[in-house]
Amino acid sequence: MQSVARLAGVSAMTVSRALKDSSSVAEATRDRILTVVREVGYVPDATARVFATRRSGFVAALVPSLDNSNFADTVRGMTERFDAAGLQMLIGDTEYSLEREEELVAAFLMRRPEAIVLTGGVHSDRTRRLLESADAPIVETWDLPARPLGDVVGFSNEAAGAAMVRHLHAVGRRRPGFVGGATNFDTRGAERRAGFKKAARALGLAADRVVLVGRPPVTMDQGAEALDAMLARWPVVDAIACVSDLSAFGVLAQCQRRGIDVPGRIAIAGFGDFDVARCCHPRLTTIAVDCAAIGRAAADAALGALAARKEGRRRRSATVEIPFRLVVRETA
Amino acid sequence: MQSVARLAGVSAMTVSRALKDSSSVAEATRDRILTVVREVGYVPDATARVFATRRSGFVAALVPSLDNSNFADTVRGMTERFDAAGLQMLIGDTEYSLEREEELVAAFLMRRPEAIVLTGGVHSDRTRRLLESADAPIVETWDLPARPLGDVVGFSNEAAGAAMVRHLHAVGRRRPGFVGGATNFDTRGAERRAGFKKAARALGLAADRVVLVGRPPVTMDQGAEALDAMLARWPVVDAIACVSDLSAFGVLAQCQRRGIDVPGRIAIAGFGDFDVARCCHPRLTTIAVDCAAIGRAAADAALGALAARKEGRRRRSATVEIPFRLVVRETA
DNA sequence: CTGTTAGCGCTTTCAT
DNA sequence: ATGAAAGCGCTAACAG
Repeated sequence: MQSVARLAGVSAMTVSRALKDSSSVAEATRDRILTVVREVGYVPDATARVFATRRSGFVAALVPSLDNSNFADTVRGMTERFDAAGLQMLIGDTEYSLEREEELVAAFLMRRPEAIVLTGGVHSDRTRRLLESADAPIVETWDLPARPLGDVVGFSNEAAGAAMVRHLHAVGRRRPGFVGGATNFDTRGAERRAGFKKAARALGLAADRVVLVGRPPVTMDQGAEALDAMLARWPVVDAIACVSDLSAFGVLAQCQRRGIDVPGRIAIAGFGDFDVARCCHPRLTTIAVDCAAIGRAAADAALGALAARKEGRRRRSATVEIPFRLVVRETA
Repeated sequence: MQSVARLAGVSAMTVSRALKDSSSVAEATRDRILTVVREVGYVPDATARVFATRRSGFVAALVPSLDNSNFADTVRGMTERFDAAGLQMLIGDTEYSLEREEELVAAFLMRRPEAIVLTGGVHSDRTRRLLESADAPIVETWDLPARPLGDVVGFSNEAAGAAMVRHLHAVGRRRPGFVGGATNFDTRGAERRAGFKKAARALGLAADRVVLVGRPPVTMDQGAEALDAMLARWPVVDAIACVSDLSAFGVLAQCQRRGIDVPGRIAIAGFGDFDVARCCHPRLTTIAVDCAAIGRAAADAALGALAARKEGRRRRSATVEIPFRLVVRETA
């Protein structure tokens, strides 16, 4: 910046102002400066700006997986809003692991993010401590945590799980099973399973037909294997609710391979309204959530907290519930 | 850091050393310092460190889409290596757009990344200029660019497209079509299409049966629509090569809906070896690439360039070719 | 093994 | 409308 200033025959301060905004730099001066900037290919150093302004321009966002269109959509929704606010996102992939989440939080905190968006409401103790002392607005998404750390944008995964069984029951199924991943990782999936069991019991149905295939994310192939395991153990099963559309599709494909009629013999319900659910034949019944809306609302909450802070306003953190909806298609 | 130093009864420099490495701090002193650090919950400020060391600790990585398991795997491969090297990734999603790539490059450059990994070898002029003056090692992936900006880790998408037709020809198909996205966005997809046409002509087959469905990423649903368009215009088509497994799956599902036998009446080949290709019924013939290996090799190239630079060694940029392979399954 | 000094590139603040 | 001085939190380089 000094050298740009020298070439333009002004002080560094004037260059800084010319670059930053329109205010208070003579037009001729500004033009001269911008010409020099272009000529020498000067790119301002964001680090120095961070340092001087004590504002990092970063927002940290953690998702369980990037390779999942649900979370990818949420990230896209956030990007839309944070981009417009001039904030850059630091995106981290926790791989459905609380330990990895802790590592990432610790690493990101050093970059002094202005806000932090997390997926889920369950975190390690150290993560909670780090976050609490971080002095940045926090938003938890995709869940309705018992002890929120700040704002919340999500929905009840338990209710979603319950909605699945109730629908299967409504279309006449009396022996539903559930396919999901190992507990202690995907807590949202575990809550959907809990919702399934609770609602099944409430309807007077057996709630023990559960196949757990290992640690999340549960793949399509694992869904296929789960069907075999399910039928080997409980041949009477007449409906299968799955932790996601991916495993649901695996169940469907395996039924087709085995010549099992869907939904005649077995009904299938998934979660997430993934592309594959909309496109496969027969099309999957599923639960749809507006994932991008979760991202946008999470960003808006963070931005709101930041704005309140800047104006010295007090602001209570809030919970925004994003409704899910059952999409009845051809498999159940 | 000053306050930690005060509480531990040492100077800031000693705290810095204790935090950074084992070297040259008395064990008792270090223990005392680390205790204080833990007690007050001190988190070092990475920005100040960047500023003082003139090393950002960032690596920029740009991919066309995060919600695509091929690129997600490449990102995972990179993360593995960069993490181990203590570098944090700034991940950007170009949405298959060269303009968006340019914006992201400009924004990331302000953070002074130590290396930059791009997808593809086609960039806007300004992007090329920005990159060339950036003074950071550059790696281009997923392609074999005509004018590389630095190291390259990829494969020939044209050859992959050609391999698809040749296989369809080998299994007796003489009237193949191609389904892809609009040109000028996904240049890799466009190259696969070019390879398809060239190889078709070389085999004496018609090369004009191409359905373009719009801008990438091409979805499963668009694949389904493309089948209808293809058969409406060229009812004789007996095989369809697709720009990716997602569109290929859409074609397959639509065939099933229309009662068209696959592969009896129509053979299908995809690209990418996505989960859905492995799991669907019948399983998709496709082209597999070790995407995580691309990511690891790209990171290794960047790290190699960085190491050479540090030691003042000269180093010629290199091209690493990651082989693709045809995976013959049930649809072709 | 530990401390001191200087300075990274920019912006804030105050002065002109 | 522009400039000068100070300083953001840390570490390189040197001294002891």
